Amino acid sequence: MTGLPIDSVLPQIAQKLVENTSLVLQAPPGAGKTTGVPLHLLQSDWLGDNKIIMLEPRRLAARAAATRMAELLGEDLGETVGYRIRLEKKVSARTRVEVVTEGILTRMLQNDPELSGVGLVIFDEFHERSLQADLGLALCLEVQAALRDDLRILVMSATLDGQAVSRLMDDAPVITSEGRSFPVEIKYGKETERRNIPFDMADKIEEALAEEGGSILAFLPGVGEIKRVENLLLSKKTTTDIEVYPLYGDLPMAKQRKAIEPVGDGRRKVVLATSIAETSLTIDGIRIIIDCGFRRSPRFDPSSGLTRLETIRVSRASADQRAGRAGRLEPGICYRLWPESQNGALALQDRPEIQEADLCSLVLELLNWGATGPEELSWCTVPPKSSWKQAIELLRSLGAIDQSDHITDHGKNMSRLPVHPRLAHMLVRGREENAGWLACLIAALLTERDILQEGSAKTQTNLLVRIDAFTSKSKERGFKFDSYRLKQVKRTAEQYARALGVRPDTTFNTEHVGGLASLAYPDRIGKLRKNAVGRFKLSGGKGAELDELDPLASRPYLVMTNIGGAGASARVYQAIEVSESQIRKFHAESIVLEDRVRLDDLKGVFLGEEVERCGEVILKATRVKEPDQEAIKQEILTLVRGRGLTILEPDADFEHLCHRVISAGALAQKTDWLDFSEAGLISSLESWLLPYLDSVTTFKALQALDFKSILLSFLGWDKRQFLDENFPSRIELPTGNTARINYVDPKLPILEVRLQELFGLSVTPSIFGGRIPLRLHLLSPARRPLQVTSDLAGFWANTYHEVKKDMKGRYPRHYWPDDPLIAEPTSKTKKNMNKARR
DNA sequence: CTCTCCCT
Repeated sequence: MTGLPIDSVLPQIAQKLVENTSLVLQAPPGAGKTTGVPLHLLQSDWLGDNKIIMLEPRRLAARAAATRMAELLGEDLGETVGYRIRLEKKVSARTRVEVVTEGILTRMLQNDPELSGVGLVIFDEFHERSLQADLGLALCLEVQAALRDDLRILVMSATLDGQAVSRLMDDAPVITSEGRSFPVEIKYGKETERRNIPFDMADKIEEALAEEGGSILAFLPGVGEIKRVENLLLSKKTTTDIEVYPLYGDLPMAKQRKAIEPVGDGRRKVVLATSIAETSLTIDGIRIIIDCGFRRSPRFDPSSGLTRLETIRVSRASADQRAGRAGRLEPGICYRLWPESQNGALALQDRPEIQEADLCSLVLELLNWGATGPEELSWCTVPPKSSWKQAIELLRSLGAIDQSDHITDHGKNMSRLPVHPRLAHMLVRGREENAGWLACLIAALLTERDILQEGSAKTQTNLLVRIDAFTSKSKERGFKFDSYRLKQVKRTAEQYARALGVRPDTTFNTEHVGGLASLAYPDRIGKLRKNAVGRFKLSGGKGAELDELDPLASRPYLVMTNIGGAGASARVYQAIEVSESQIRKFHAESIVLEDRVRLDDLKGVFLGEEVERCGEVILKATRVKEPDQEAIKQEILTLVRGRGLTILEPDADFEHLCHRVISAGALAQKTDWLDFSEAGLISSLESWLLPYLDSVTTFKALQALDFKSILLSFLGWDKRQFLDENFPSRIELPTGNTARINYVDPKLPILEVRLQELFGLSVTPSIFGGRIPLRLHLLSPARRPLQVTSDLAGFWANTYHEVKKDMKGRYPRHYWPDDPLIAEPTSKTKKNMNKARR
């Protein structure tokens, strides 16, 4: 272990930790910190008989770090150095350095908040800012402050954000180390306009193959782009003697392995990868990196409770990490598809996961820990309020917390299981229903990667097909499963079964799958909409859609086990049929019976119904003869709130009045005014609309109401008086005609008028006692726009003479006087003007 | 037009 950059700072690290219980180490890749630091600190006096725990963000990294350290000591794994990751551990009573994945630490803390026997916790790769690492650090700081003032915490980070972490840890000292890697030459794209990622990437790969020797690793955002680049490369003549390998997480294991292995007989390799190759995998023999500059990233939307994927720009840190992959063994080269001038537009760091992710598990962990809110702990980044609130609501609906947000016994049972709280709820309830093993299988299938192989059925959304892989039925159907993943799912299910205390079972009843899944997703029970194949209304209130040709698309009830997408209607990626009786059985306490009124869209009549519903899903509706008028009135308000004022089909007068009132409020700067914007009127529906609904029983009658008059009386006499005097609806023109003032722009009332009608008028027409001049849109006799001005006198003096020349040619029968100020205003032709005089 | 990790 000689000659690593970290060696020169190791004594300093050890010495600082004698007096300080917290320390930050900044060391770039190649410094040797992951193996050097724990082994060196093992000799510290303060450690005594206690252990060192080191956190790694990935299982692969944990196993590798432990293996290297054991090698350096000349020992086997599990002696002085061991590791613990999910489903696998190599530790013994002698073990002094335990490398664990981040989630394991949370588990350790929940079991023993004092972390007995642990002297030092090291957070490796903290710059990645995973949710688990942020949570782990917050909890460790709490332990240090409240229970264990001798516990030492060392945060190791590759990038220069150490100061922020240091402040969080009571201004802990920061030690910086050099790194070591081979130089990587960066080549930027040209400033010229680019087309799209796949085209640009294929061109750049061709260019790099011609310019440079060695194999290429190209970073693309996702599977779609990878497939397109692959096709483009195959169609190019210059790229025939290379091997192209896609590489992404959903690729079957065998194919992933092929992409990572070296190619034989000196052929060149082009690997098209997602960000999986940024940290998780190392590919043999790469000299050239090509970075498209984008990645796909999950983003949790607390309002829908869904996570959707976004294609976003990479951060500077991530681009540097990608480039660094070219300089692992020899000097390398990195082509970036963006011009250097755009570097400033990239964020320095990626947003920490805690800001982007579903916080349900984290919140349950903290409530179980005894915290009642996020403010009770010290965070690197405070969890967003909206995600916290959504998590609390979901946990309440799963019965994990009570009405006062305290964890229940059920919640405690849930938090012991190593799964998302949704699935934990399903497991615990499944066990109560004697379907524990089936619940474990479902949870494992929903947690691990899809076992169904691509191509065996183009888009197979049915969860039951996956369940059948574990029964004798699988052979009959001809679906192909990835055997590695199948094994993985089985191991995971067995882990859950151990944690739950149930036995694997071969005789489970697959009819219960839908019901069990509905426990995990009580907000995603979907009911098929009437006359709409593939479109479902979800119990949580949103909509969801399946391909019309999907066999599930016409089933009456589904549980959506995987949905994504934004907006009102989500895309269903995986679902399972559920029967009405299963919904009734598993959701008895949330099914309500109520009287309500519904608008029959076809007949336009309000009908009374007695309704049995589970969330927003109607299980049963029975007609009631005489609907209650109060209920009709409330239903009308609900309709308008949901669909907006447009369902009232308001006429132009109504809209004009609204604009006029808004404009008057803005221009006269009234403080005691009424809000006539759509949002404002919707929030005051009770005041202005409700009093007129006493005899409305049909939709037609509703639309026939005179909304303009209704709004005028809502406005009241004083305000209406002020409005008419200062912001009139129409204005009189010199001809004696009147013209409507356009108030659409609240700050700028407009008068559209034919130029000739203003002859003789020297002052710009105005409102509000002359304080607001109207913006004039002057029109030709055929009402074509000629000129826009707020200064009529200036127009007559200057522009008019040019306009006149043009107009005389085009409208010879009209009157175009040389001096418009003394001319007679008119809306007519010359002939008709004379007629009128006689 | 589905990223990628992770949980006694």
